[in-house]
Amino acid sequence: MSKNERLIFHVDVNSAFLSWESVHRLAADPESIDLRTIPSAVGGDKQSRHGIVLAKSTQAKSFGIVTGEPLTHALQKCPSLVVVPPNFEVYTRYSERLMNLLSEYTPTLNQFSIDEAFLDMTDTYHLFGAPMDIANQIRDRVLKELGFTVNIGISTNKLLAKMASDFKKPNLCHSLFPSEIPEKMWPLPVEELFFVGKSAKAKFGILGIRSIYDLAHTNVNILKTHLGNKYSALIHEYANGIDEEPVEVTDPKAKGCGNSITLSQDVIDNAIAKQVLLALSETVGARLRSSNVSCSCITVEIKYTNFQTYTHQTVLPHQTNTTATIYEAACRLFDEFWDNSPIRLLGIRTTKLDDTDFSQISLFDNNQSDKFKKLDSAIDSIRNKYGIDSVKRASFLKKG
DNA sequence: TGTTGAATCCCAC
DNA sequence: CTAACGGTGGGATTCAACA
Repeated sequence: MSKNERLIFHVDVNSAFLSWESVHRLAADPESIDLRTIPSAVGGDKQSRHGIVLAKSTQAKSFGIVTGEPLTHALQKCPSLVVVPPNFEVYTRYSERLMNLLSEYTPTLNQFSIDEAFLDMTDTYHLFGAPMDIANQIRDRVLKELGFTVNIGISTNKLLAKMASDFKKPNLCHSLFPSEIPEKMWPLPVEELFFVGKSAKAKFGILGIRSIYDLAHTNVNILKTHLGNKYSALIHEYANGIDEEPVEVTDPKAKGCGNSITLSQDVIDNAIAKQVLLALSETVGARLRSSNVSCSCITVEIKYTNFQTYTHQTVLPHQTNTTATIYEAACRLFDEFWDNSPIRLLGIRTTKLDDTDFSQISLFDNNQSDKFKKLDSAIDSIRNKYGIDSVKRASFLKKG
């Protein structure tokens, strides 16, 4: 490794939710069947039929089932598919155990999602051995100590490490050093490059760009005629394996906080919609308050039955994190732009977050909202004591 | 000319 | 029936309004 090069690992849990669900169930009942050995999936709410596949077993994958597809679709492909509901609290625990294990290898660790992490091993790898040996050691330890498999990608930056962890699965470690790019990365279809989605793939197709090689060897200015300026520059660098972003140990402050829900039945009644907005306001408000932040912008989202989505937003005169204030703004926005047709999804999102300024709030809030704040505090404490779902509005319980 | 806001689009997990 | 489907969050883009 030359002196300025970094050593970056990307660790990715194979079929995370399904693996964790299996380990969890086997721990509770050693006689139960290992979901990983049958066609199975972790999926959303079976009852309302609104779920999608969140994770699938290898056997389910052999039926052509892919993550993100509707459960009904997956069941058509494989009628015997065993579908289990997700258990996020359990997954969070396994995630924490994994991160704790990984943190033994470097202090420079960043959790990218519930089941992925980047490790900057530059300053610590010499304590443990050669890069590939360390990765295999981590992989073995995770399986032996925690019971599930991971893939680990090894390279000199985050992009290449992440691409490498996506190579052959499961339970494998791969390197993708810059010298290996022509052989290991450029032949791949362009949509396998991180940050190339459906839309970019289509535009690349127009330009005759099919592989990552094609993209890497296309003039950036050509890209900029069909895609955004910043995006073109970024994706061209990615295709050439360039990524200077450091592994950040501390995450940046949250920029927004929202809550949305696909309703178990389409809503056509204004009063019902308002009750849903109240429940959403309550969730968002509680989360803002627990983070000691307030918002200055509120957005309401409506998805109609044809899946067309619209948003409407407003900037508040003063920052707030009280349920009642969020709710009132959301109602006003909703009434301003709802076209009275059946609603599939409702959402509220708060942005322009800032540390709650108590002096400002006490200056501008009147006695009435003071009562609401007390109500919020009471609800919050119950949530904390009994769990977030213990307090629900009547409409929320009645729904469905 | 440059900034802000609003609505939409795109991406990831 | 062109179609069966989540929740959350970050960021870019486009256009209008405004200074």
